[in-house]
Amino acid sequence: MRLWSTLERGLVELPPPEEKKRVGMYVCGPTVYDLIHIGNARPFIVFDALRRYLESRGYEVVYVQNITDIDDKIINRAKEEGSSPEEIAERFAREYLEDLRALGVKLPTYQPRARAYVDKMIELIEELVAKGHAYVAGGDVYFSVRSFPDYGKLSGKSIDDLLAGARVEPGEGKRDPLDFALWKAAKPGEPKWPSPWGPGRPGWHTECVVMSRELLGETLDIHAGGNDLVFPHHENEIAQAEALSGKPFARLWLHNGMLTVKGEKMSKSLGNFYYARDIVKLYGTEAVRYFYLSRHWRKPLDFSIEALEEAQKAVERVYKFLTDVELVGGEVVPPQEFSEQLASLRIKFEEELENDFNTAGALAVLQEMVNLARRCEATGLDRRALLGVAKLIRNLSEPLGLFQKERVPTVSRRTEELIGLLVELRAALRKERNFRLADEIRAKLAALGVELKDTPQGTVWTLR
RNA sequence: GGCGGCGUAGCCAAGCGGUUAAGGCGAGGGACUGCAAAUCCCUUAUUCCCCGGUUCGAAUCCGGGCGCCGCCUCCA
Repeated sequence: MRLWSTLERGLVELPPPEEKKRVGMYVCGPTVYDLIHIGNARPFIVFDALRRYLESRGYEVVYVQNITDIDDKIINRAKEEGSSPEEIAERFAREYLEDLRALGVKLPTYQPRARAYVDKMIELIEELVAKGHAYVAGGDVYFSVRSFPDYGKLSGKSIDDLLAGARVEPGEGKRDPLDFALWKAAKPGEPKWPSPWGPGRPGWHTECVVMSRELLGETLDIHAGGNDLVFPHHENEIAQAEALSGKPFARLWLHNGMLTVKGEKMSKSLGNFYYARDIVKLYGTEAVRYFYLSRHWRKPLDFSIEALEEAQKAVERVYKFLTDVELVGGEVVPPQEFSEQLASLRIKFEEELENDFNTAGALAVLQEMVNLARRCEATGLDRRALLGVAKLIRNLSEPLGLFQKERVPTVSRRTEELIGLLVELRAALRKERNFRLADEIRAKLAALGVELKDTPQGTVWTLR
């Protein structure tokens, strides 16, 4: 499998599972100061799908996603609400897990929280100081970017360019304006931990380094997140991790494109956001997932009501096919020509995902499978011969978190008989050409969520 | 200003040197139907923002424009 890595600015081959079975994957998680918005959800869904695809290919993925529970925004929110930072973090961490469930995301192998790793962070900072990559200024500790010659390699920036851009204010005690805080001395009323430099708290860029090292080792196979994290966050992580280990921090750097609204990045500060849970409630988990996966993960994706509705219809189309086919019992072996066409689509599907995880292309192939089946059915192929297509579609889309719902109507035996009775009654009315009453029955059943379809084989009904 | 990305039909969107330029939504016409619904068939990009170049061959590579976006400050 080939994936586009930010560091190489090109496709990088992932060693096949036969060669390297275990994959350590780290995806930047949320800061728990508020509910996540639908833009935050993009990497969670995309990289969840990637993880599950890798697992389906035979990899053993250790998937780590941090929860940032030490942060200015949490402190501010606590002040606003007259609550404590711990309470805010705890509450929104819980809400976050709720949202992951709603988004159909498989739970990460580990979800480390920064608070649990402060000791380890202090150790790491001490090491950086000892090696001359960091220095103490007052109660703060800064990383010295000049001490790390590769600084800027991920984002393609040079220290001098960054300085030339010069909106960088030299901070108090910083030797170089670009140096970043590893440890911040506590201000009154802020959460604090004891340290060799006095009470304070760790800077944001350190937690991912420490937690990923603890759980996945010095070199990650995959490090992923939104492309707004490339600089400075991931750049600063590389500086810390590689200054210490001398080894590459991650083999592959994956950065998803932003979710936009009318072309502008969705963000809390612009106010152009929707909470993820509200959108899921409105359109359903699978429409949301389909929406994300129908656009290549690195490209920007524009959010709109129309786009969600479209995704919903596309999902519905596949489900309609699945239920149509699965309602008929008994599998029949399809003609060879059909099987061959299906097999070539299957290969195409796999090629799409192998090639930079092109889920958009892969979903199109799924739709093509539906088209192929429908077309053959219309030209006389036994519907029972299509059961294999339904199975294949369900199978292939499992890693994507799509098309796994069983849509077998769950009604009681008695309800089934009652509906059957009405259908019979209506058939009799139609025979007498009493269409007014027949249509009324159909309309009233539809209002109750029972849809009737008159096919050449008779009337069938489905529940909505 | 520096770095990165994007511009393909009415809309969304694949495409990574040779394909009839995927797929979805929408629209129009037809088949089926008592009418619907569903489904199927046909039509909807001779052309990929513009201009040059490389090549037997370019949406795809190179150069130059134009337009949009992201990062350079917390941000998925």
